[in-house]
Amino acid sequence: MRPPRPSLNALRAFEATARLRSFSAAAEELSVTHGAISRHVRSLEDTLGMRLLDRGAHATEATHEGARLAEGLSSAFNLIQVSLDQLQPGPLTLSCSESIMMYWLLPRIALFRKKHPDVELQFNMSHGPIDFARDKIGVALRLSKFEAPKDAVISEVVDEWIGPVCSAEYMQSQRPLVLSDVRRCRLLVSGTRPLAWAEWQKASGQAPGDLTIADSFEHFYLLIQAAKCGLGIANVPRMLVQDDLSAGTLVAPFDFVRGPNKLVLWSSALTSGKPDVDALKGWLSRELARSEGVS
Amino acid sequence: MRPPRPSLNALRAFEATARLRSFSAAAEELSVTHGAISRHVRSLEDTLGMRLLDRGAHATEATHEGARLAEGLSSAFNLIQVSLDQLQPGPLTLSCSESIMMYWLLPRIALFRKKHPDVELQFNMSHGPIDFARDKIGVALRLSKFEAPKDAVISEVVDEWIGPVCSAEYMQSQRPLVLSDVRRCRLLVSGTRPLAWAEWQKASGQAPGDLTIADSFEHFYLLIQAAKCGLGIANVPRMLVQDDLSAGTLVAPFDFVRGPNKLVLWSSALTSGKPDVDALKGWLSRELARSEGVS
DNA sequence: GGCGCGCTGTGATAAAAAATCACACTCGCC
DNA sequence: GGCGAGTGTGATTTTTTATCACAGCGCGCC
Repeated sequence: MRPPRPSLNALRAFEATARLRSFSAAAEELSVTHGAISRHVRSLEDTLGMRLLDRGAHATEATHEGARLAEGLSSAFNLIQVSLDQLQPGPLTLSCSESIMMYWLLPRIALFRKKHPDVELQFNMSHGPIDFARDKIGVALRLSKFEAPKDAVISEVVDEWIGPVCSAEYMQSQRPLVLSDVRRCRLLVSGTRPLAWAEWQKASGQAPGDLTIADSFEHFYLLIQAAKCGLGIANVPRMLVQDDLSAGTLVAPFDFVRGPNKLVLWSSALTSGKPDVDALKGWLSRELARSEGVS
Repeated sequence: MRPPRPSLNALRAFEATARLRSFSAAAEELSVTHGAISRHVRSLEDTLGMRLLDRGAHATEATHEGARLAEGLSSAFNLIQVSLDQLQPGPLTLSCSESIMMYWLLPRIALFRKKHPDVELQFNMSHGPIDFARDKIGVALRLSKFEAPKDAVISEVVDEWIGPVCSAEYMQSQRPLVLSDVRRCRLLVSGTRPLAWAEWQKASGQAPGDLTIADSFEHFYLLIQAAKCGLGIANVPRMLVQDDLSAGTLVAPFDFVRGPNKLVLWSSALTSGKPDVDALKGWLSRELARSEGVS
């Protein structure tokens, strides 16, 4: 090996020192004395033949070279830590939006628990971008408009079907039988998707008409609740209301159309192969396909 | 720290063993005896409380957990190695296509050498995707249609301007004065961009007409040479022919239009901050902007 | 200005880790 | 059944690493 191979412990000592800007702090982090750190960094500098740290009496700063090295080392040691962490058996965390959690996942999760009683499953409710390592998330369900983290594995992509739903009573009273009838109705939306009606118009091939929104609710679950109570007609993803449609508490006068969004199942590349992760991924894939895969 | 922190040397020993599927091979790679490796791996397995390797008499294979861990560790140790490598002062390699090298970079590079005489610059001629670490490339010039490696920093993006060029004599003999006149000419293309004429038609707002290609050359440099020799009219990026246009050895009867491609300047995130890399990036950025930034 | 405080450097020494050597074992294969 | 390549392990040596204790240094503060 052309450039001599420095000791890994020396590299770790240097990385901590550069990151914490202090020998003493690094010493504490690594549970050794400052002297040990000092020697490590010195040995590393000797091996590489260059100064890596600018020592001041009250401040220690990395040199240009040191900073570049430290950056790479930080990523590397962090990756090592993450690789080790994911080995430890721990609860498996599934992340999805509140609405999906409430209307799709919770009604189905008992089936998964019955099928895999030994998988310790936790939930994380959020819908934005994700960091598998930081948030200790194993599997996540997201809209495809969010960019996948670089270490994500995509297990499943399904189209999201959307359409108007209302209570059977509201349907009776308003009788929206053709598409243009919705103008007469009280249109409800969720604040998380203010353009739901416009997207639906476009997706179902209607001319973009000016629809007046009667009420906006903070979340889908309030929106759906409102629709169930007969407050108006809501435009929602089908997967959130399938159970209500089966139960008859909601009706879908115009059926559903393929919306502009897709739902994606991500998991961390590092955890793929873990039996519990694979079990959850497989189950979610099947359930998603069953719910949304066919019209 | 909840999960005990295993020794880095043990991790490295395990990584090598899993990768090489052999204690002895790992021992050789790390220049120690197989006994040392054996102890390291054993200690790691004890620390983590799980088996990482399936030992056979004539084959050693990682377990599921071991394979997952080894994968992460390999990336991490590789990153460490790369971080160390890029510290060593070495020649800086710039990668670009043969054509850009020949017609744009070579005529200009003397200016850079004069400005930064101490930068040891090498060239790599290729135009596809890139791996900064593997190919030891510091800076690369690429068409934006290629995906950037994950560790790339994008320093500059410029539009590529394209248009027909021919020799002054050919221009005299054929007089292509309006756009549709090109049909009468011998149209030349490069095999690396067979659709150059169609792209140009689209970019300059013409109706897509059926243009018959008279000759196809393997590379842009043969193509340009052919145009200079009066063999026909070639459709090329402006940056490749600027010097010929200035010298009068080529003329551009219809000027140039913004083509569908962009030219991107990439560099490895790990080397950003190195004085020589920054000098080259800055110089290339300025030259690119000067060549292609304005009409 | 001198003094204390927080931080880093270093020699001597102790402790721990790691490597080696040598031999034992295992298993597939001829 | 024995050979050979690959691995496990006890005893020992070698090397690395950490500690302790003290020295030096620079800045701020009284």
